[in-house]
Amino acid sequence: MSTPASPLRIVLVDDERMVRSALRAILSSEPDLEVVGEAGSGAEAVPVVRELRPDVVLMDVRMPDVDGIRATERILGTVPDPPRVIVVTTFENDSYVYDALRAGASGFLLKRARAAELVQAVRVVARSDSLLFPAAVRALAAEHGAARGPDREATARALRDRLSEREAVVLRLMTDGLSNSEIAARMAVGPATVKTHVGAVLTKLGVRDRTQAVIAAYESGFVTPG
Amino acid sequence: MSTPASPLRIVLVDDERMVRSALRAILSSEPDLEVVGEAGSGAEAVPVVRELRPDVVLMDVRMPDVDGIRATERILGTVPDPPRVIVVTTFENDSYVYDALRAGASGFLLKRARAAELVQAVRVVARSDSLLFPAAVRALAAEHGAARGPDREATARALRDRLSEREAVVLRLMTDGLSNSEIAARMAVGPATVKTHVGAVLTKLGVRDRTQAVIAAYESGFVTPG
DNA sequence: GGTCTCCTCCACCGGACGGCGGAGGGAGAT
DNA sequence: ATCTCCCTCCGCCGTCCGGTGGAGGAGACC
Repeated sequence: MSTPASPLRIVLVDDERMVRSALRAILSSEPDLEVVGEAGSGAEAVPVVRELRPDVVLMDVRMPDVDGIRATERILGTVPDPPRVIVVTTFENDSYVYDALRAGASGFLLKRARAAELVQAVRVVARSDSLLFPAAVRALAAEHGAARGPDREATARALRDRLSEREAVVLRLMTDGLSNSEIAARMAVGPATVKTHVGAVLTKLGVRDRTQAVIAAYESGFVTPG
Repeated sequence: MSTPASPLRIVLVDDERMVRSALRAILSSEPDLEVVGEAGSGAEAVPVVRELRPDVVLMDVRMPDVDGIRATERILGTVPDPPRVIVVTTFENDSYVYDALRAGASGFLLKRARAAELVQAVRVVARSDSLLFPAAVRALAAEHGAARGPDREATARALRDRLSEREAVVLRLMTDGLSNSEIAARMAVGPATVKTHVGAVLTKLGVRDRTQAVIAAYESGFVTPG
């Protein structure tokens, strides 16, 4: 028997009508996704979500009145059985990432993301309790060197939430496919210690398991193939 | 795989006697494996193999006189009904990998591999015609487009043993960080089915767990970051 | 001194994972 | 017609993993 699968209900929150239209166009082309509502501001978003009870909310960060972060907080704090929230932003060097995570967002996307990525992100967030993505990933990328922009604030935030030295080592060994006990042997510490570090890495990256952590490491440039 | 049949006949080729001893010790502890001969150089390997007709040859790369690559070429080119050759090396990211594949090797192993891995690798290569890690990986890369390498022979072999359609789908979903149950939901099949496919993927890639499979997918170009 | 983070480790627990063997059905090849 | 491969699913079982809630020490900062 195949899954009946009622479509995923989505609400769009963005102050620009054109952006909403674009998102709607992309999402509506997928049979398993349905845009059930829109809001043009953060303030408007809360009641809309409370009424429509979507599965996923695509939330712009930058909005007049209540911004996306605060709107996310309110939704997650006040709506019973709240939806997953994916925070959408325009710029790459955006310090909102951490705020979004702290507010409880399940994911983070750039507006320039390709349609397929967007669709996939919605599905992943909705059906699983996961989502990785450019979350702390950005911190890793920044730390990993290369173009370190000015953006001091973001860097400071990144520092606060970034991995400690040992945690970074652990992540690196995870990307070699090692198990906890193997990592312990390699680092000459107890397995319990490795477990602690792994747990910290997962939390800071906002991911569920080591596999997702490795994915995040690749996606962030923390490690590169070849 | 059904019949226990006669043990797998193995020949070891390495210029260091201690290495051969170690390998022999590991392999001999398995009832279904039998080391029938050894060679201390690439030149010596060819006649030994021709005479003993093993099922699998464990071939060191780095050897005086004829190196492991050339020895592999000669064996596969001159011995009728040739054995599978697993090339063994000390270092990771060794450029020998591709040379080995081009020469027709069926697998590639690091000397630091654990005993269980070694044993499994021999069995996999001998019985299931599957290529080990870097090779299968290479098949994926080739299939995924970007097939830049010439080495047609290796590709042909790889294609023969590549992942089935559904297995490829499963691997792709694994690289999205999904759990088995999530994959099952997405593919509209039972969790047991996904487990089967995942198991097949792990075997064919010659890896231990899903994290390593994801790493292999990235390293092969089966998926690309960003 | 008090507070902070980091590193090290522990016990407990539930769930996910992976190995094992088996089974049935369908499609294509020989 | 037989064989082989693929896809689907089942149960059992041991291990690993990740979460929770600790604890103690070292160093930094205030």
